[in-house]
Amino acid sequence: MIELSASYDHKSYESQWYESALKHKYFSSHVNTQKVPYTILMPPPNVTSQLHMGHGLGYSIQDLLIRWKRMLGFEACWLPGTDHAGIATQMMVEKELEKQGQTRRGLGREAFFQKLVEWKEKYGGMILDQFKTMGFSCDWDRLAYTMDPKLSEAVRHVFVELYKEGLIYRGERLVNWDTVLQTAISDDEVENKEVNGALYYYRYPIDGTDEFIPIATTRPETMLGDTAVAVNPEDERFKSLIGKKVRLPFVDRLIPIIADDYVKSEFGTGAVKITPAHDPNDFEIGKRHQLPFLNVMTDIGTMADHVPEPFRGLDRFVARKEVIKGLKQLGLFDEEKSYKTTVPHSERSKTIIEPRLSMQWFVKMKDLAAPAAEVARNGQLQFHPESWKKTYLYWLDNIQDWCISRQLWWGHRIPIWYCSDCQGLSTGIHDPSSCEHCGSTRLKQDEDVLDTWFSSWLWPMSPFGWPKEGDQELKDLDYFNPTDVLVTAPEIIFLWVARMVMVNLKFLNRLPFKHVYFNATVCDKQGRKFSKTLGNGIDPLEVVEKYGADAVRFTAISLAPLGGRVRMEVGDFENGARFVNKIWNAARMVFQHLEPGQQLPRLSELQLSLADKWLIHRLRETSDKVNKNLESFRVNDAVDDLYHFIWGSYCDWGLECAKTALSGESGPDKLRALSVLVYTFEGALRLAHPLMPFVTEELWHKLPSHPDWGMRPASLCVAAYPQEHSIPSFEQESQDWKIVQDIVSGVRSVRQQMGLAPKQELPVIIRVDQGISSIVAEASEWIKRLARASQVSSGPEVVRQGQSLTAVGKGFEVYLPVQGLIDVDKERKRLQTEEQRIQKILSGIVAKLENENFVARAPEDVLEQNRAQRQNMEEQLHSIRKNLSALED
RNA sequence: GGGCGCUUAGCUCAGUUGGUUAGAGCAUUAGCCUUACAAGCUAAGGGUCCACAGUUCGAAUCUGUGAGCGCCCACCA
Repeated sequence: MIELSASYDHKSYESQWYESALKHKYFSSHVNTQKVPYTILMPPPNVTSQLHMGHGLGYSIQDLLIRWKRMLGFEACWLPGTDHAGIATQMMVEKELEKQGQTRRGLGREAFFQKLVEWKEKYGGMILDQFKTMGFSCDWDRLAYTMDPKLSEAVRHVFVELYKEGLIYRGERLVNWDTVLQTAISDDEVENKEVNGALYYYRYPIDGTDEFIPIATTRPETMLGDTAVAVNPEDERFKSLIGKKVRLPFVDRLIPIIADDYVKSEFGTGAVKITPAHDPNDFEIGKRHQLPFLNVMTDIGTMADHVPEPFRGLDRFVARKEVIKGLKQLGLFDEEKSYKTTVPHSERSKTIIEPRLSMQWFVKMKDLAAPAAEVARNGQLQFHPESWKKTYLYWLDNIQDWCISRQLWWGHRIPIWYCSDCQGLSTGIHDPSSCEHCGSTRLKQDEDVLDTWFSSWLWPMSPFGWPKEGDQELKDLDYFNPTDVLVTAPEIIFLWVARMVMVNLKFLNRLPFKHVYFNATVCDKQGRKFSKTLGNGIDPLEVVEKYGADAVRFTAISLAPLGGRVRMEVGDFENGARFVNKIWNAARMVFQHLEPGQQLPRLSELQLSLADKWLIHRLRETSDKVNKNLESFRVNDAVDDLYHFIWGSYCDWGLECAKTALSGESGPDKLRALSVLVYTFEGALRLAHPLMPFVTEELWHKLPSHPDWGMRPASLCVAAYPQEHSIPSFEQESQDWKIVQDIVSGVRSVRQQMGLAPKQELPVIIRVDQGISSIVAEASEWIKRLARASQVSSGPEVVRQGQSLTAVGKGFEVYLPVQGLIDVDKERKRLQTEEQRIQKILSGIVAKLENENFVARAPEDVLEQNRAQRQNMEEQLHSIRKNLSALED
């Protein structure tokens, strides 16, 4: 026998097999024109992040796909890497500094940058090691990092090209200012949240009169920067006031009353204070009316120095209260109404965004977006689930320019130099030594860095060597890009996915990937997203430690439908562990009867039994389903198919049926059973390997090779994946076997319902239709074993004996003669219930078939189905009635 | 305000072009240590498929309306 421990201990095998795969370079990918490439880009996690369940799920799916394609003979490339994650990483290090009583400004730019590099060196590799414990088969030789020299060069290249084309420009715009991080952020990094705020009503005195104009606002503190009051031109209440001036309290400034269609008369008081430097709408109005732009706030969200006392230097929220207090003192304040409103918050620092006028760099998006929309419209780029296409298109069709400058120190510095002499701007792939306009050497580089996404959007290109130098051929790029599928979270469809499409189309004139798969959001049982602040997450490393990587991968994927969200809790992973254990024990069962390296006969040399053929056919069906489901990204369905084959078919029926043959002496029968079991088990291992690489690899090496699987490679991860056409088909036998299963289940059910002890063996008498008589006869040994019969007799002519329990199915009737053992009343009741159930179904069918419309309009196959069904039910009903009357004898 | 999606067993969800008696896993109940596995085996119970209306011979599935929930987008002070 082949030795196997009593239970699977993941710790003994996982790291060992992973190391072995790395040593043999099974995960490496090369340009190979003999093979078709299959490429997946790993969404690069933040370099300092820790593995969480979102990664656990998303990357397990990617590994499932990449391992599957690798086994199918594709040149599989899964490109791993990390993202420097400008804001996130800088925040972490700043927090760390804070603990030591330091600040980044105190440290200075260079020293701070150095700290970040050190931090990255120290913690940057952690998540990659965590990937290894999950068993992810990335091509580590291609490991990339967004701040690698080569990738940084690509960033530079793209910036310069787009700048020269006029697609990157600098401008003073109202941007989303994060007062905590003290940087601008893009629209896509802002989340709008509904808050319970207030709408404040007060008045401004109109100059030269004793009249007032009433105002309503949510942000009174910005009144210090008001440069107009606007009303609707059609508003009769205010028509006469247009053109007059109001005297702004506290600052004693005169500002005009203007008319603009934007103002809705019915909202608030119908008059709006206009603060062009602090509100997006006011900004637009300011531009339309050439109003002054007056910024009243500092970088950190306090009132600017030019603001009068007592407001100068106050935090913006304190200033709000003080302004209200001041207005009250002046008798200008009317009332405060509670008001629900949406307020922009920074995704990173969670602080309220201050719209703020400042000089920033932007990418013009319209021209880039149009082709990216087109490829989705014409179906070249496909989304799974497809509904995301609309979202994607909506964003592209309404795209705003992208603010790419960040007032941070961590990231790619903007490659723009300002000339101190002619004020001209210089740029270049290499740092310029002199001004490209006047030749002056007095150049100063822009202080800002680029948005992190400005490097991640190059992910499909730069890690494969783009841009090329000179005449160099970019073989890798042309071979692996376009990649096949991007598996990522829907949250970053705009931030990342759409932008990759744009830039890849722009510079390579082709798609970065053909399919985008959005994986489910991981939530707790209450449906709340896993988050650090809630602390409701499940640490994948903890569950891997406890249950093993295979179990975690299995569980995560089997729970996750396409898109949507998946609710999980720690206990769910026990299902995975149980499944892994089941496979292990199935192997033990088979291994008991095998010798290491044992030779087995080919299937074609054997007289296969009905059960053998059924099991082989089930493997064939399962292979087909799994491949199809994976092809259409229905990964959880593929996992489900696998689970049901292994557990429900292989173990529950295949192994149980084989026990008779296996328990006997060595001989042709036993050898036949073993050959079939080994063949199908190997099929199962191959099918399951992309999902559960470790347990399958371990068992596969122990399992004697089967001739029908051909020559074995050195590892299961490069063995051929089972496909429908490579497995023998036994369609008819498979159908036949289902009758045997029905008989067995029928007997078991009757026995249990009647409370017969499992140990009590009974004779089983089966009356079968002529057509299936030989099948049942062949199956009598299995029926005997599985239904715990003392003896089985079957045939079209057998007759009921005495008082029997009966089970009735399609084409058969089973009697269990249990004279004296049965409770006649109970059996009568059971049969009557059954009679009613069948009668009800039958009436339904009969009603249908008597409906002229149905008969006239239903297609022939449906009619045929119903007629057969009716006959079947009538026969069953007849049998039951016969048995009922016999009971009374 | 706009868009997308969801509502099926106690729970989490399948149900792919309308067509046998609507399924699975978990949970529950009952009986079993039957020689791989009690992390197991066998069986049972449990659903007016959110509501209403419509199309159809036939609707969980298609259409409309409504209710509840979720997500995304959006400049109403």
